[in-house]
Amino acid sequence: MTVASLEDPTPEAALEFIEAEMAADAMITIVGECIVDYTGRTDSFLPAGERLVVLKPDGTLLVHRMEKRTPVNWQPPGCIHQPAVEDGVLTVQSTRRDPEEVVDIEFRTVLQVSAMRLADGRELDLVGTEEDLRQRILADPTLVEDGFTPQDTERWNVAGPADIYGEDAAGRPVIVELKRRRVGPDAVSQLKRYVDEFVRDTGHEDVRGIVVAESLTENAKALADREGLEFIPLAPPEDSVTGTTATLDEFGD
Amino acid sequence: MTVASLEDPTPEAALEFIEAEMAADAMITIVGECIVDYTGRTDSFLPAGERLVVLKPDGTLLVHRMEKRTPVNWQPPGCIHQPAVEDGVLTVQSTRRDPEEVVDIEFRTVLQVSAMRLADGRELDLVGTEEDLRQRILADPTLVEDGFTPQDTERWNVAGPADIYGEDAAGRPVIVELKRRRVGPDAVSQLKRYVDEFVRDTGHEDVRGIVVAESLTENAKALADREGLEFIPLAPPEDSVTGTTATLDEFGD
DNA sequence: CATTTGATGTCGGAT
DNA sequence: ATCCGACGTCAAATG
Repeated sequence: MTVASLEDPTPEAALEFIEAEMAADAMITIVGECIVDYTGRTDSFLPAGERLVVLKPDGTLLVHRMEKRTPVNWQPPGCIHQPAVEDGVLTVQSTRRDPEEVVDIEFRTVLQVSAMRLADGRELDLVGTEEDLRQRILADPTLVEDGFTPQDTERWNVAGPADIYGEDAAGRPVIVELKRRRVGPDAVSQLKRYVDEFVRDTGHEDVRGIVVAESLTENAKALADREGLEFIPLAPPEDSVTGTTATLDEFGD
Repeated sequence: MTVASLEDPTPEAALEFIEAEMAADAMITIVGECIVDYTGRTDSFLPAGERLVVLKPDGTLLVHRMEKRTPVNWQPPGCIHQPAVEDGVLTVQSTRRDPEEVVDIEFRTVLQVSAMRLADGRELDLVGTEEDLRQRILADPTLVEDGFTPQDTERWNVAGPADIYGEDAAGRPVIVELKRRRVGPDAVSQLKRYVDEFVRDTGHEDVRGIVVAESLTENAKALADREGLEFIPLAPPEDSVTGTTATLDEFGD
C-alpha cells in the first residue's frame, strides 16, 4: 500500500484529493491551521491553531494537538464526514445521529493532506485483563480462600452481574468483586450493591462480599469495614515486567 | 509552519529524519507495516499490519488503525520515545516510569514519515459540562426545588465530595448528585454512599439525597426508590442543536 | 504524591 | 436498541 500526499495544496486541490480518497475508503490526514466547532452532548469551540486531523473510513474523526493522548476534538465511528470548499476555505463537517452531534472544521491553511489504505487484518491480543484474572481464580479458587467453590458460571444469574459467585467451606454464599489494580470506594460500593440485591432477591442474609484486588485505598478499606465486606489482596501472576533483575539463585538451577 | 516528509525511506533515512525532528520538538507521524508489543499494566501483542503511528513531543504515542476512535496501542504523555535501527529495521521504543510500561514498535515497512511543529496557543472552550450544570443550579436553586438553598459553595467539607449541599424549605439537609445525562445504578450508588457518610459523620438521619439528571434507567430508579433517594429530571438549557429547521417566522424579522 | 471523580469518555457484551 | 460495567481508561482538581 502506498501513501498519497499533497503539500500546501489549494483548498480546491485538497478537496478534490480528499473526495477521491474518501470514495476509495482511504484514511485521510490533514495538517493545517483550523477552527473546530462542536455541538452535541456538550458544545465546544477551539480557536484557530495548527492541528493534525484524521478522518477514518469508519466515520471516526480525530483532531490532535501537539500534546495529550486524548484528541482535543473528535467524533466516534459511524459519523458522516463531508468535506467542502466554502468561500475558498476547506471545511470538513462530521455529523452523527443519536445523539445528534456535529463537528465543523474550517481550515485557514492546509500544509499537508495524505491518504492511505492500510492493510491490517490481525487482532490485538491483550493479556492480563479482569477476565483473565477471573479465569485464574476459577482455575484455582484457593486464591480467594481455602474451600471456596465457584458455582456454575451459568447459574451466576443468582448474584446478578457479580464477577464470581460461589460458596465458602461452610456453604455460605459468596459474591466476589474482582479488580486488577488498587481500587477505591467505587468498587467497594459496587460490591455492596450486588450484595444488597442478592439479599433482597434471595433472602439469604448470610452472604459474604469479597473484594479481590491488588490493594484498597484507605477510604475504600474503611468503607469495606463499615459494610462488613472483606478484602483479599491478589498480586498479578509473577511474570510482571517490574524490572527487578533475576537473583543469582535463579541461574543456579 | 511546514510539514517535512519522506516517502518510502530506507530505515536509516527514516531514523536520521526522526532523530533530527524529535530533537527539534516536532510531532512525528509514521505510516507503515509494524508489529507492536506492549508490556505494563497488562500485556498485548499486535501482529504485523499497516498503521499510522504518532509520536508527540510531550511523550505521547498513538498507534491508529483504519477503525475506531481509540488507538490500538498507545503511551500517555511523559514517555520517552527512542527510535533506532536494529538489524536493518526501524524500531521505536516508548518507555514510561510508574507504572513501568514499554511499547515496542518494529516497522517492516515505512511508507511515509512526516514531521511537524504545530503552533497552537489557544485553549478549548467547552460548555455544558457538569460544572456548568452546577453553576446553573447555584444561580437558580429552584431548578432543584422551591425553597432549596445551597450552602457554602466553598469547601463542602460537611457533605464530602457531594456536587451540591444545601437545605430544603423545611431546613432538612440535602445532598445533590448531578449528572448531565441519563444515569444508571452507579450514580445512585454514589449518592447513597455520600448520604451514608453524611449520616455517619454528622448524625443527621433526616438528610435527603437527590439525583438531578436528565433521566434514570429503570434499575437506577428502582435502586433510588429502595434507598429512599429522590430524582429530579433536568433537561439541558434550551439551546440544543436538535436540528429542527428554523421557522419561517424567524426569517420574517 | 495519592485519591477521587468527571468525561462529548469509548467499547464490548448481554438482555 | 438499551443497559451495564471494564478500560493499559485519560485528565483535572483536591488534600
